[in-house]
Amino acid sequence: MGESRASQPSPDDLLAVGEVSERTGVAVSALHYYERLGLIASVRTDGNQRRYPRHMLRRISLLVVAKRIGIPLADVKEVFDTIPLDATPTHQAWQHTSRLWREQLRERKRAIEQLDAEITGCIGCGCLSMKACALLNPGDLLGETGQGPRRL
Amino acid sequence: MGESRASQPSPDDLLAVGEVSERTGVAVSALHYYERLGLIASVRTDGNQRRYPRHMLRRISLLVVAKRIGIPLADVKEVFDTIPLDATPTHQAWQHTSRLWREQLRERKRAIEQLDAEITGCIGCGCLSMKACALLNPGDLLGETGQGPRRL
DNA sequence: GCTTGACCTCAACCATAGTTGAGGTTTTAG
DNA sequence: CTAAAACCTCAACTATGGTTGAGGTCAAGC
Repeated sequence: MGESRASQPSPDDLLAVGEVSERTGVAVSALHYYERLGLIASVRTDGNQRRYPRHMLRRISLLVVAKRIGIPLADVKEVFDTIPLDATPTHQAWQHTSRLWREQLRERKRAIEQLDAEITGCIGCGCLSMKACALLNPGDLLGETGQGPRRL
Repeated sequence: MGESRASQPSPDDLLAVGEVSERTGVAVSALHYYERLGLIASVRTDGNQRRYPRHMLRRISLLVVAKRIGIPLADVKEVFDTIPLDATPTHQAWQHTSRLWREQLRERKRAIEQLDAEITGCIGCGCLSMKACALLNPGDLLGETGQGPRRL
């Protein structure tokens, strides 16, 4: 089961939703969801079934990449809204987008590296005394009025 | 407003919820939420108001750090469950936990780096043709039956 | 001793990212 | 022609991580 139609090429080079699901690894329910959000689109048969042109696979793959990066769907939509739904995005457009996403990815990496440095410092210093620890005192704390933890 | 009680040290070295909120930067509603989840605890006054011993600030700060790393609260709870609620965690316990979390952080970093490499390669190669692109073809795809995108 | 800000509980709601199920229709294979 | 697989819509539900509001209480200062 699950193969009868999905595994053979549709006429007219249009793909049924199950076929798209198999090829992209995205659940059918998610494809429906993305369509409701306007991230992807399909044409319909006379019987109201979805058919996807092949270039939609590209769009969906891009979406999956964005998700891997941690880009929220709303942000993906903003980018996708600048790319016509009815065609493959141009190389230029994809370059622009991929550079943008890569920048976001690198920001996330920088944030992680900073946290790593902080936590590593913390492991070394025995920060639990909550003295001058960057990790436990992100900038603002250290209760000015306290008879609190001895401040050195 | 917001200062009358919160800005002065409570008697008996116990902190009211508003004071804890100010010092940790965590919203009062979130503190209530964390308490419902069993992540933190408080003693109550005769009038049923929460009072926090100072060491609870430490627990909350740890929680905030974990959130920054992206650790789900359920995972934080698992760790916290091994640390007595009624005392400062030992240096040992914190070392163990922080090393664990650091490992998770580094895993996330590795994933990001791989994606970065993939997306960078993709920018260079003009992957939109969906040929042999690692980014657009994560391992499994490339529709075996297709008269699909020309496969070189 | 009373006012006012801080606090309480509980239920409902928000966003994100979907999944699940009911009830019904379409398409394809035999 | 018919059975089965795949599809359809719509509403409700899941999980995570909280916030908001209603309705009422507590505690500190004047």
